[in-house]
Amino acid sequence: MDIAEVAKRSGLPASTLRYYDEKGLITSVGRSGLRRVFDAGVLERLALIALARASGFTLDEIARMFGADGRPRIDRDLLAAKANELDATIGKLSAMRDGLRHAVVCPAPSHLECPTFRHLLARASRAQGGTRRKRPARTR
Amino acid sequence: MDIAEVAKRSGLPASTLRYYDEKGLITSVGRSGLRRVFDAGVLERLALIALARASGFTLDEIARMFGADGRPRIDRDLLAAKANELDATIGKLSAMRDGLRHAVVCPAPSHLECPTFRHLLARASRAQGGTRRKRPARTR
DNA sequence: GTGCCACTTCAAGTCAACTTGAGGTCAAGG
DNA sequence: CCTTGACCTCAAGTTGACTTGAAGTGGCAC
Repeated sequence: MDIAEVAKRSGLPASTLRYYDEKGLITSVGRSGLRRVFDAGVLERLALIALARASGFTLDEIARMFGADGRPRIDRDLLAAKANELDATIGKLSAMRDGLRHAVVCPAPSHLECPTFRHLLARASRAQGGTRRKRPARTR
Repeated sequence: MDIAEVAKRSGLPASTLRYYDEKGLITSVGRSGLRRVFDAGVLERLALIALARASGFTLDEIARMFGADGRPRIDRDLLAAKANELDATIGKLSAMRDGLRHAVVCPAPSHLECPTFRHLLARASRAQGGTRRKRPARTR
């Protein structure tokens, strides 16, 4: 497969694939002239990368997850920590969602005057701990 | 209150408050010499901003939510849309979390060989739609 | 064999949300 | 009254994840 094929199949632009290659996130099996040649495994790898990204890992963290052998070498403690982080984030976002849903139907002229909304605001402010710099995938 | 007081009470650095002021997200009630003077309402406003940010709104979107009168003018359709977006994100993150939790206990040498993990990968890849550029608050 | 154009590299640009630094002002405590 | 230092402005820098553009190369259809 050339880069265009991988781009088409993965949905990622070629520029991103080159960038990932440069970062060591993916590897081409060789070159045909200048051109990168990939094997099908790269698609699974890209899926794994997408998954990790969506879970809030940075590209650097993901790169570190692939050992020198190229196979995923997964740090269980790190994963568990990320899972807990995700749990916290999920809880927070759920509160947000409920708050938004309430705001949609709330008749108060300003939401600042609505007790439910003020309660949410307080709850959200209290839920400070746990989440740190999560950057969720931009699906495009 | 001067900016240092607001900073202390809100937990945001003064530079951020100046930046928000510049962006029109908050307003000072006046100046004492060069110095901004804020009233207590700014704290509630900041809480609202934090909430909106954590829900995935950009600062520009948030700015647009405050009408010319300075009170929140909330677009219910937009809120409902954001709530749905949050729902999708929550679903995705839940899948991620489950996957991570599984990976922690999974005995397979490489997760790519684990059926459960591969299933998750497939599920995550399928769940493409819905989330777009969400940037969740950096709590600090 | 030869020309086209998809591929290549490398440097620089973009975006959001800030932070940092230089150089300046002025309210308040002594 | 005078110093101090927190505050000010404005420009430029930072970070992460890319994208874009210029200039070059070479695989493949003809």
